[in-house]
Formats: sequence, structure tokens, C-alpha cells
Amino acid sequence: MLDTSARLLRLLSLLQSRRDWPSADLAERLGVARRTVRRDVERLRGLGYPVHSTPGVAGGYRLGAGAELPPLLLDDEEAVAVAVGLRTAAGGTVEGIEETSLRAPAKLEQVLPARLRHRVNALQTHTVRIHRDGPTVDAGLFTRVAAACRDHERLRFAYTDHEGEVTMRTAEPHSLVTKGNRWHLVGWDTGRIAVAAAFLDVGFEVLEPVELKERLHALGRRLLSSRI
DNA sequence: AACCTGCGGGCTAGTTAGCA
DNA sequence: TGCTAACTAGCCCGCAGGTT
Repeated sequence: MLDTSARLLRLLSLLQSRRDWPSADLAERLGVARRTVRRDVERLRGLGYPVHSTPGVAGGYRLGAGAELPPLLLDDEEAVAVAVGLRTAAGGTVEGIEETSLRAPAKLEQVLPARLRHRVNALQTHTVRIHRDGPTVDAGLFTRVAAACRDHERLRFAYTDHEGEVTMRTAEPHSLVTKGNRWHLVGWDTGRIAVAAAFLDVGFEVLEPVELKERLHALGRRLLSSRI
């Protein structure tokens, strides 16, 4: 059986891996009684982790978002995936995050076990990313448009068609899609009453919040499942 | 031997959702 | 609306192992 400290770390890892956890599931995973799970949850709360509980049917425990990022507990594969992903982002098409994309994996690699650091270094040393000249997306704009998708805000932006003609469009955004090293915004074009995909490397301006329509979700899913 | 700590069981209260 | 089931929370108790 795990000692208390190891069990607390395991519990924290479980809470980070899934949104909702009934105590019975946690008890089974940890190999302890539900009463012990309750004590461990109290300990985590005492350490400052915001563990929320929901009573009633379908209730359970959930790790909330605190004021600061809690220590993430990654398994081996997750740690490697994050390290490689951050390295890739450093040479990506989003402007303004290159430096932080190098700083973050450096921190991660410092705490990686030797066996994992070896794997990550091998991937970095023996993979080459061909630098591609092309449009990049400002990190601020990127996160702002993503937030508009999340918050159901309407966007106005300039769209350049194949013949180079620039028109102003208004759309209800659905999601950001990357294809061929270029970012696209997929959404419902309110002017043309149609689903549209537009390159993100052009000017955007947020207009006003709107309710995202169900048809947008359905059409967006359909579009995402096919080619842009 | 006494004390402390951690664990687990049992009971009860309160909350929530589903159903007749 | 009332009942039931499923869930967390609080409290109490006993047991086991380690420490003083």
C-alpha cells in the first residue's frame, strides 16, 4: 500500500486527469477505503488545493482552478509529449511565444528523470524542422480569437479571396484549425449565411457577444470532419 | 505502558436527481 | 409532491503500528 505522501500525490494526479471523481472510484484506484479518500481530500485542501465536492446523485470530487497553476503531475508519456510539443511551438506559426516556448521546456527538462531526458534530447537532436517562410499569427490575436470561439463573440475581419480581393466579413466563430502550417478560423458567415473558413493571418476586430447557434456547432463539426 | 498517528467502519444529516 | 437512491460531510469509535 502507498504511504500517505505517495497516496496524496497519486490522488492529485487522478484529480488532474479527469474532471469528476466519485469517492468510490478514487478509493478503488488508491486501494483504500472511502473514508481515507475523504481524509486525503481534506489534506489536499489544507495544502491549498481547491478540491470541490458535489453532493447528491452523480456527485463527487473535482479539482478546481486555483489562483496559481498547481504542480502538474505528468506520467512519462505525457511529459515527453509536452516537451516535444513546446519545442515544436517555438518554431511554429504563432508569433510572440517563441521565447516562452523555449523557456518552458527548459524548466521541464530540468526535472525530467534521466531516462526521459534522454528520449526528449534524442528527439530534439535528430529531428529537423524546415523553416518555412509564410504568414504567422500574433499570439495575442490567436488567444483573443480562441476566446471569442469560447465566449461566443461575433468577429469582423478582412478576407482575401483567390483573386486578391479584400472584403470585410462578420462571422460567429466556431474553432481554430491548423492545416498546412497555416491557421484558419472556421465559423458561420452571417453575411453570406454559410459556413466559412478564413485564414487567421489577416486583421480581426471583435464586435459584440452573440449566442452561438446550434446549427453552427453542427455545421462546424461537419466541416471539421471534411477537408477545408 | 502511555501516547500519537493513520486507517477503516458505522451512523446520521444534508443535497441532488430521477421517478411514480 | 413525496419517495427513493446515490452521493458528500461530520462525528464517534476501535484497531494497529510506531514512538517516547
